[in-house]
Amino acid sequence: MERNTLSPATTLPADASRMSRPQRAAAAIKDWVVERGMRPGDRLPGESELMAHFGMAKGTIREALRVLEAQGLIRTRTGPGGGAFVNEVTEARARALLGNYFYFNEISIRDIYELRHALEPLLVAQLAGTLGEGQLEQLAAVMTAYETPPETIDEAEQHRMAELDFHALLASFSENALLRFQCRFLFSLLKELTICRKIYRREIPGFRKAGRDYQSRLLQALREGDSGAAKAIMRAHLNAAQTTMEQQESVVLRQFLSESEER
Amino acid sequence: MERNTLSPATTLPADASRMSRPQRAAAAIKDWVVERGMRPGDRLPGESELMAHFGMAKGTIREALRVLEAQGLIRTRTGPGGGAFVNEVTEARARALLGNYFYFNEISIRDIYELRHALEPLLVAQLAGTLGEGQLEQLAAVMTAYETPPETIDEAEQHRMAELDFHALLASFSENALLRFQCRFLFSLLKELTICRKIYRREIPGFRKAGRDYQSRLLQALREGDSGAAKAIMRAHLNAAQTTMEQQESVVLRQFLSESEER
DNA sequence: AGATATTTGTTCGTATGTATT
DNA sequence: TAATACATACGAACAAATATC
Repeated sequence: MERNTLSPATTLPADASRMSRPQRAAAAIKDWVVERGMRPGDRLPGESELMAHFGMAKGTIREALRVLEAQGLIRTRTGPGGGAFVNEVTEARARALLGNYFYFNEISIRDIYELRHALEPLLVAQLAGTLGEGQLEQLAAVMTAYETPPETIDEAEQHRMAELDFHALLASFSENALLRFQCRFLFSLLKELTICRKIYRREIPGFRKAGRDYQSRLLQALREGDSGAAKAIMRAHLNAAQTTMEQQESVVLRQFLSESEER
Repeated sequence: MERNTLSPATTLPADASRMSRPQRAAAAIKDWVVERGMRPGDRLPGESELMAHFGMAKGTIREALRVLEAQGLIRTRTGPGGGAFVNEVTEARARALLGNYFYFNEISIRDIYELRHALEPLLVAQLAGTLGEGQLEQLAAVMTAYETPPETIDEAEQHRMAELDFHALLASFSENALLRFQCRFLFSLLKELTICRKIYRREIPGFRKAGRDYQSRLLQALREGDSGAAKAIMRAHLNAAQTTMEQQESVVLRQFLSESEER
């Protein structure tokens, strides 16, 4: 059974005419690797061989390899037996690269929660009844991180991060790689967006406890294989969280505006 | 109002210790750009200045710039007034980079349609009543590409691509950048996955006409601002399409298996 | 149209670092 | 410890592209 699901050439823009030489070289090496059906861990030819094969100087080849490295497609090691090796793109790197795109595309809390509403109820409905005891325990273990009320702002922030970890862990259990990634990307946004970071450092009475309650009930439904209940609990949880987050968002924005006026 | 929604440093792995020099340089340049709040179009210092500033040789700096170029964050021009310029990451590049991740994570037609079911009904429900006449006309224009039955296999394939373009165009009208991207990424997968490409080159009686009917009714609902109807039509459309695609998938796979046995 | 200045792009030679044997 | 095989880094020179006059 063939494992390469994507066609080779189409993975990059490929407007060959106005690409710089190193970029072309990177594309060429990539295609060369794909054609050969090389798998993660396989070693690419050394720099000198690549120079000979593609008729380009060392510097150009090196720049090409760096391009592939930046995309997460290869890693290189020095020393004997070293060289460039095919590398499986990690989820973390994929998230980071995609994050660059949204650096320029303003997104709001509402945008994120719209997606959460669309994806997470589906996620838990699928997961209900399929999780092993070990997985359920992992989820419970994450929840212990915010068992007790936070005593400092820093601790409160950590709790919020751990709550997101709970959702991210849940998503990682999905069989659907697309669903898994898209959910987990949303959580990385919720962790990194500056507006969110500001919100996490505010007191929100009752929020932590309510979240834990939802998650406990969710675990119960997942254990019992009750898809409908899991979906309903998740929906309610998201509604509550979204309301709080959007309220806090407006508070933070007002704060920011009044601070601006003070100058 | 601040425009940078993501925190600077967190956008790349940043395990500085075991990063290569050019990678560190790339990260440093990136942070330097972010700190300065530089916007797309702004010019970075020339290579020689960067060499001086970061105390690295030309080759190293160039490799760093290539890394940033590969991520779509800069573009470079030669000649006087040339140099490296901050660049807005295009959606196409973001899709391509994310595609690399899924090159190693097998995804099925079912996976994709699960996401479509979650996202596209939401999309059209939001869009209902918000589209201008120009946008509705654009959608209708795409539909003319598969107005008449295809006469060759190539033409049939083109029709399928145009149908996907219809959905992609629809998604591009969403105000939600996340929803927009996630939908359009799914369509790029449907265009590029080898299994899909094989399916598109098969005769599927009635499929084209059924698709057009759905889309016509969808346009009507969108024009009338009937969210419920738009959602329902999209759901029905997706159900039908998914059934067909999965049927064809099993046919293609059986074909592939029997071809393997012949050897 | 053509000369020129500026800036990136490419190459080569050499030296250094690093991990294996 | 030493030899090796390989990537890594540097510096200088040259080539190509492109704006401006």
